[in-house]
Formats: sequence, C-alpha cells, structure tokens
Amino acid sequence: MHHARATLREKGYRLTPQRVAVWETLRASGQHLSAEDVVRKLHETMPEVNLSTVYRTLELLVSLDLITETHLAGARTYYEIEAGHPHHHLVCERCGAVGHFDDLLFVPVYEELRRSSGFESIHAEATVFGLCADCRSKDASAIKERLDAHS
Amino acid sequence: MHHARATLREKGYRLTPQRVAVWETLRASGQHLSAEDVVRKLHETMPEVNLSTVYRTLELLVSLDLITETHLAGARTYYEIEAGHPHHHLVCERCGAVGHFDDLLFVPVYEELRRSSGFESIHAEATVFGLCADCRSKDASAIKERLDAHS
DNA sequence: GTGACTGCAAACGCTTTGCAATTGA
DNA sequence: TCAATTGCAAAGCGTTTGCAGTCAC
Repeated sequence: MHHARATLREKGYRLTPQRVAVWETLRASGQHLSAEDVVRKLHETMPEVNLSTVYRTLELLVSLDLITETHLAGARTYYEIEAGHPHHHLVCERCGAVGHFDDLLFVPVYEELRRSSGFESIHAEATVFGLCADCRSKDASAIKERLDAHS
Repeated sequence: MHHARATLREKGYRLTPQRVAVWETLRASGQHLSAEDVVRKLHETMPEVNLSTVYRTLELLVSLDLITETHLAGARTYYEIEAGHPHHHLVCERCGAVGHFDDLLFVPVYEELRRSSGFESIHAEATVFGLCADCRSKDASAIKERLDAHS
C-alpha cells in the first residue's frame, strides 16, 4: 500500500482514488483477478469507476512493476500483486484453484536449453494443469460410495 | 496427408477441398501458423476460402488430434501439425524464431509438484523466451564494429 | 437427394482508444 | 491554474455464430 503510493508519487503519477482502489482490491483479494473481476469488486463501493480506467490503471501498475500479468488459460488476462520472486501457476482443471511454484524449479531446464539450443537470457511463462488434492479426494469418495451401493 | 484424409473419412467427416487445403498448408509450412496466416496462404490458390471456414477446420483438426494449438505470445492462437510427442516452445524475443523442446525435460518438475502440491494428472503449457544464437551473434558483431570504429 | 459443409455478415468477448469533462498537485 | 486523469462511447482485434445456399457422399 505504502509501496504503491510511494512509487506512484515518486514517478510523478497522480494518486487518484481509482488507482488506490484498484491496488487495494488486488491486495485485499490476494488472488488472480481479471480486469472485469476488479471492476465488479470496485462497484460495491465506487459504482462510477469505469472498466477502461481499470484497464489503464492495471497497465500502469504493471509498468511500475507493482503487479504482474498472467495468462492462466483462455483469452482473459489476470493480474496479481508482484510477488517479488518469479513464479509460475498450477491450475486445477476441475475447480479452477490456482497455486504457485517458484521459477527456480525450472533452472535445470533453462540450463539444458542454453546448452542445446544456444538461447540466452531465458525466462518463461508456464501454466501447469492438473487435478488438485481436494478434487482428487472428492473423486475418490464418490467412487467408494458407488462401490458400496453395489455391494 | 493420407493420415488426415483417412482420419476424416473414418470419423465420417467430408473430405472437402477446404479441409484438405488447410491441412496441406500447415504441413507444407512446417511452422506455427495463425488462422489468419492460413487464409493468407490459401488465398494464393483458393481466393474464395473464408476465414470462418478456416477456424472451423482448425477446430475440427484439433479435435481429431491431427494438429495442436499453442499460445506463443499475445492474443493469437497458433496451429501446427501434431508432432506425436508433447513439447513446448522456445521463442526468440528479437526475431520471433520458434524452437521446440520435449516435455520430458519437465518430468522432474512435475514430480516435485506432485510431491509438494498434491496435484495429479499433470501436463503443462510453457513458452520459454530468450535470445536465439543468431541474434546474439549479430549483437556481438555490432558491438565489435562499434568498438573498432572508436579505436 | 440430402444433410454436412461453406461463405457471408453479424455478433462475440476482451481490450484499447479519442475526446470532452473533471480533478489532483 | 492546468496538465494528468477520468468516464463514456466507439472502435479494435481475434474468434464464433446463424443462416441460406452449396456440394460431397
């Protein structure tokens, strides 16, 4: 919060209520939100904020490294507070739950790619899909129930 | 080619000139093409083919596992002939060159994620960005030239 | 012959833009 | 005060859809 206010001030950007509110919304949620998600939340307390203002603000916050964009799946872009360390996403294909994992896990892959392809300055955007523990245990109990019913 | 014709036939789909042409275009290029790229190439020999037909055909070929979709960067979707083994992409941020690497490189990462997060049935979509060897050597010679000019 | 397919035009969802009115510094 | 920022409406882009006509089978 201070972080964002200070950075905006420093760089000579105005501290408008809309900008503060977008930042606060992302911070409070702690989630990955789309622009649409952000206006929806904002409208609860600031009904007049416009979607285009939200887009402009998100773009600004990204350019100041205060938030990051990710493309989890589909057309939409999602935004989250900059975590400080590069990471990637783990998405449950059943319930949509989103987890993080550190980019450091990819270091051996990057090294192999440098060696084999000659690419340098490597960085990645990766989304890993799967079934989260919750959904798997729900599946397991559903199967058990069905077996019990037959016996 | 036989591959695609046979599969379409088998599944009861009609073998229209448009479908064959879309498939042939992707095969001939051996590249990652967007729907727009495909119509542009098709229009050289079949000026009447419509973009929406191309989209419908690409969707069909994807559903038959004859081609795959990837999201290299930006909004566009790209298509390529199904390679037979899962892979990811390596994109040069300077010249746009696209390379492949095998999904097997990620196996240790997947194992770690299963262990630490409880996710299962894991698969990923990853794009790795960097500077390809060509662009790096061009950079290097440009710097050398500038240094020589000053000496 | 007939239903699967095509071309066309219109709509889609998400995002960006131009502009006049507003507001933070 | 006055340029930066906003809200609004319109356009942008890539993609999807409804429909009437066409064509592979």
